Amino acid sequence: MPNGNLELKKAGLKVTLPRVKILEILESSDTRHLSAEDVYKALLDAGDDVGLATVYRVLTQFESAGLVLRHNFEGAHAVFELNDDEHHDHMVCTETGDVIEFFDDFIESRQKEVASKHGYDIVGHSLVLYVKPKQSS
Amino acid sequence: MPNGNLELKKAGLKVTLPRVKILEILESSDTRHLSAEDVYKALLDAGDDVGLATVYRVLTQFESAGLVLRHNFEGAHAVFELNDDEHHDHMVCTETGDVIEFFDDFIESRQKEVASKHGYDIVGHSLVLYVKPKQSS
DNA sequence: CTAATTGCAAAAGCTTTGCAGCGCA
DNA sequence: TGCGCTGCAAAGCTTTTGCAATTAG
Repeated sequence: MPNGNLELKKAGLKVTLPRVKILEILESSDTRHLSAEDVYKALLDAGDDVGLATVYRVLTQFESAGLVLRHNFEGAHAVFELNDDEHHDHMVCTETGDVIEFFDDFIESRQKEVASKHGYDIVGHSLVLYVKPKQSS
Repeated sequence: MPNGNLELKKAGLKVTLPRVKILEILESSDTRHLSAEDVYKALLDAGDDVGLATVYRVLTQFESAGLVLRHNFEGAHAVFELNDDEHHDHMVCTETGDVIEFFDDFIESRQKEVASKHGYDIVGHSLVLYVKPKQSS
């Protein structure tokens, strides 16, 4: 019995075929950040007949359950990634679309300080650096 | 002749009524961050008959011209703010919806370092802290 | 006068929802 | 068996676009 099923049960979700398949795709994809459409296409490619609406529903449920994280990089559609419980931020290459993850303790703590200075506690944050390959010229 | 007109001309945009009105609304609003819909309603309230499509077009042109900045706070619609050429990031209160602007030199330079470490130059960045009032309890 | 701009309505994307039928526990 | 889940199609939202009429310079 695959380990993903445990997480589903723990989240109070029935272990159904669509949910298991979607979890598998998120786990096995070599691209870590996938849109609902990406997942949907991957399902079709794998010969699994799951509706796009279900993909959205399942991803949203996964998000509520803390299994995945949803990001809204610049405007367009949302992307989802498996939540490995290790917080990180993102760098998006504006030329290739590549997504690089990074974590910086200094920035993290500084954020807390800034919020605190204004009388707030941080509930969450979103930091995305839009970058381009360094010009060696 | 209002000063905003200069900026329009400088941007190569004809000084039309919709554009002037929209600029005025952005300048005079006590809420600094407005959605297209907000601007549209403000126009109607002011008795100006401008189409929503025009609001979007104008705001997009303003963005291209560097007159305004567009932000995509959590999911929903985009919000626009006048570009005062002083970069800052945002804190959004999850309870009141308040938007607080802040700037932190250390975070800024640290971002550059992180990008550089990965072989990139920063083109832009988006940092939003989602916060809630500090519990004094 | 001429090209830019606007308004309206329609279209486009992404995402959500209603509902009848299907499937897990 | 029963309630949750799924698929399909339709609806919802924000934003964009086509086009004829209007307007700034």
